[in-house]
Amino acid sequence: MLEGQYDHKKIEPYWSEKFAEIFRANPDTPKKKFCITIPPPNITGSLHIGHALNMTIQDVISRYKRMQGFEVLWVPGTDHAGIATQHVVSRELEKKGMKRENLGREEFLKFVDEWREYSQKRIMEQMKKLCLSVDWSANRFTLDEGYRKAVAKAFAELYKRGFIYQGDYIVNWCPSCKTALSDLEVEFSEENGKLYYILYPFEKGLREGIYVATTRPETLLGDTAVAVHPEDKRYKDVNEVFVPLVWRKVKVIRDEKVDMNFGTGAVKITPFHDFADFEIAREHKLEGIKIMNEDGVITYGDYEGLDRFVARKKIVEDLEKLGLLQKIEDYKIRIGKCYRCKTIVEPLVSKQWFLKMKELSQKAIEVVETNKVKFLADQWKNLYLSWMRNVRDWCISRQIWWGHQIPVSTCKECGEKFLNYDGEQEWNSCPKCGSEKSEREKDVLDTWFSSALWPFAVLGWPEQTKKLKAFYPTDVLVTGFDIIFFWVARMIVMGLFFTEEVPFRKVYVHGLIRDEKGQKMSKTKGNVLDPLDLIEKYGSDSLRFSLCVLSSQIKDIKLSEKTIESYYHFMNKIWNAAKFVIMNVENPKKNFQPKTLPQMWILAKLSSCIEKAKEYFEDYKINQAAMEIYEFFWNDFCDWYIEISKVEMQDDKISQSAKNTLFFVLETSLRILHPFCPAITSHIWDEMRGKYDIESESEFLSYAPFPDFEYKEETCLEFGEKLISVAKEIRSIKDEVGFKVSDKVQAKVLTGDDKELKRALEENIKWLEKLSGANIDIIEGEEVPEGFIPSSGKGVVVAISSEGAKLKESIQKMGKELAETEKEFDRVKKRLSNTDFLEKADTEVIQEHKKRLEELGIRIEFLKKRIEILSKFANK
RNA sequence: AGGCGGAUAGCUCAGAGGUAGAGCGUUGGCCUUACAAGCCAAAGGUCGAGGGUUCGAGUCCCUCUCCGCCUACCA
Repeated sequence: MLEGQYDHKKIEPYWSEKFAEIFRANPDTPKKKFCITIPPPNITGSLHIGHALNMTIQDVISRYKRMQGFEVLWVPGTDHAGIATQHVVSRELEKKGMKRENLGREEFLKFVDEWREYSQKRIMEQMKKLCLSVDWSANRFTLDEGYRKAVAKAFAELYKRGFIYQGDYIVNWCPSCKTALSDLEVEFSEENGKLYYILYPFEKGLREGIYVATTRPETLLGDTAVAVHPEDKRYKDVNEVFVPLVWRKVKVIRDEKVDMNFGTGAVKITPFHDFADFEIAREHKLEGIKIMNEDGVITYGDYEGLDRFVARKKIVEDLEKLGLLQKIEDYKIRIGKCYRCKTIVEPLVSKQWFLKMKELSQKAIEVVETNKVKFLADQWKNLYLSWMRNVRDWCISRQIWWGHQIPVSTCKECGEKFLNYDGEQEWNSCPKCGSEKSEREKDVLDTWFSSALWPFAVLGWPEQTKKLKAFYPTDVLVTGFDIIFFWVARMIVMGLFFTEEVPFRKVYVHGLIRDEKGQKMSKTKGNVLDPLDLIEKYGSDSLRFSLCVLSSQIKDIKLSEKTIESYYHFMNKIWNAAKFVIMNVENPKKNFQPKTLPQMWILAKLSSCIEKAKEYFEDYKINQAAMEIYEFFWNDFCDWYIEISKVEMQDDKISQSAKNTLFFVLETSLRILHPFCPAITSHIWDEMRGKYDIESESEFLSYAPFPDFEYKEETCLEFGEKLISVAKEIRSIKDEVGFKVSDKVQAKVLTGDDKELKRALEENIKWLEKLSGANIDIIEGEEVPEGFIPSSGKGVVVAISSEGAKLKESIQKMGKELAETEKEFDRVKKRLSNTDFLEKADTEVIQEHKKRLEELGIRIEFLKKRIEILSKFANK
């Protein structure tokens, strides 16, 4: 017996704990396998609403597949998030007055590990509250023991086969985090800057030369050339100029990349502090000069020791003094900032480790082109491909402490670099000279290097575990589009390289969650919706259902609390419908035959709901599946069948079959609803198992089969709808002429010469009268009896006694409808007299139009009549 | 600058060659014994603009406008 009102707080704590225990995938079962690996959340903070969406989608898919009979493994886990975590922990320590640098690597990592434990615990608690069906025994971390082996193995393989190299290269450098960043870790924004026009004279002291425009004047310290376009006539005869202030004589080179129309058409070249210049310098074999250190402090000439921005000011001043500064213009510049600490990134040449991507990416492009990895929705495929086709080498080293240390040592004796760990064995001695004295690389690997191994590493790779054999390749990856490059692409590359299989067959890409105005949620704006607050307030079932309905593979999601509240109402509806059924049904029979039209109708509706829901699930259209069941449950089951059943249960002959129907529809609905709102459905199902004899292999709804009930009765659907429309018509005309719902009126239902309709009406008269609040006479023919007002509906004609009626609406409205209907009639008629249409359109379509024309004709006659009757009535 | 996406009821969105849909909101009426977190009824739309294909276009094609996102070495 369900007690009292729906209260998620009484249900969810129990089920969230239960769900954490009962999902343990068995690789040995003969069942078909289904596997999802979670995009592991960072251990930097708590989960936000985007995580809730991401995880809910995965859970709905997992639960559906599980109920479809698959052995489902959904692997949870967390990501160590190198830079981000190091940053967060450093800040925490600073609050306590401690500095990372003073602690030293080992001590610092102890603190990080404490943080990790704390954070993982918190994330796990949050995930539990979402009622997810993950297998917690499979929980992984990108820096756990097994993962260390996997990463070392991966690095060693790539290294041995020549895909990893170390080199001096220009990278994005964060002077605050003091590490290299990959292209993807830099956020660009348009900002107000200046464009400085500086004279590079032909001779020191001379006021003649080339004007060069730059946004970063301080870099002139490292200039080793000036470039102009080969066809730029202005500079045809200029071959050398002096870099001002440092008075270095540099060549004027010709390069087609220079835009003649921008600025002065001449570009200064600073190979070691600018990406484009680095490229040009390579092609022209120019030297570079490093003028800045890793703190962003100038290390060159008179400006040594000055911060880069202080130096800029000073240099501009000095140029001005010398009259070498022509002008300064306001200019919009693209500024790159560290995605983590927002410090302005400095392009800097340094020694880094790189992964060669070109060759590795070939297969990864192929599998997506041929849909071996299929993106949902399709358009993300293009985004992926365009990035992959222009992929650049990936800088995989990071100058931080928290992460997978690069397993390479350098021999102190002979300088040989060698692998010191391949996932199985460790070495100290130099393979070349045998010396035991070597130094380990200090750098760690980019976090995404380890994340790229996720789908197979979490299943035990490089060991050929049972799990790996049973569940790999995984089935679907669910993620936001913002990490298609960061993560998805790299997983595909690594998966193909190490396992020779795609890591997943489908990539479900969902949008980002925004606030109700469409703005990005951020703590500073104060518009964040915290999933835990929402769960506290509305329950995880309501939150989950909302996220499912709103989920879209294309658009971002605008979420407001109102939406969640409305689905809380739906949970309440489920609760109350269940309460009603359990209250009224004692001994439901299985394999029963429906006895009445409404029973057959609701079963046919249920059957069609199941069919559609399944289709949507198979296409991963979760929002539509959710809407389908929502509409069935509320509009068909609650609004109609439950109401009808109240009448049916009073008739001994059909009472039992009504109860059977109520029970069956509720129990089946719970199964369809379960993937979306597992807690409330599990709770109710449990209650039902206590009271009734439910056949199920499992004690949990989560493992009960998804319904495959089929009941296709077109006639029942048709007549069911017809009778319902009769009830609606009577309600409608009652309201229109001022009767209350509870007023019992006299009504006539006109059946024309439709014998079947007449019989159906007769058989269902009791509930029709109850639900419409009328005494109904069924009469043949089409003539509205004297003293009765016809309703305005388009189906079966119904009319109610005019006694006591007060006409509320004006008949103008009907005139408007009449005019519109006549217009529509003409349109259809015209189309039907069009020979092209008759020749080219499908016969079915033509038939439909003919039928429609007939109906419109009848409608017009009816409306005219109705206006006539109502005018008479109104004039009284 | 290029690429992608969006534009449908007051709001949020679904749909997609053959009669414009839902939820929320609004208005009016109901405490009808599962549910007032509810029930009943109603109002509300030349489907962004223009052109084309078609017997027929929210739906397919082209152009444009506005909005969003992504990519790019214009210093």
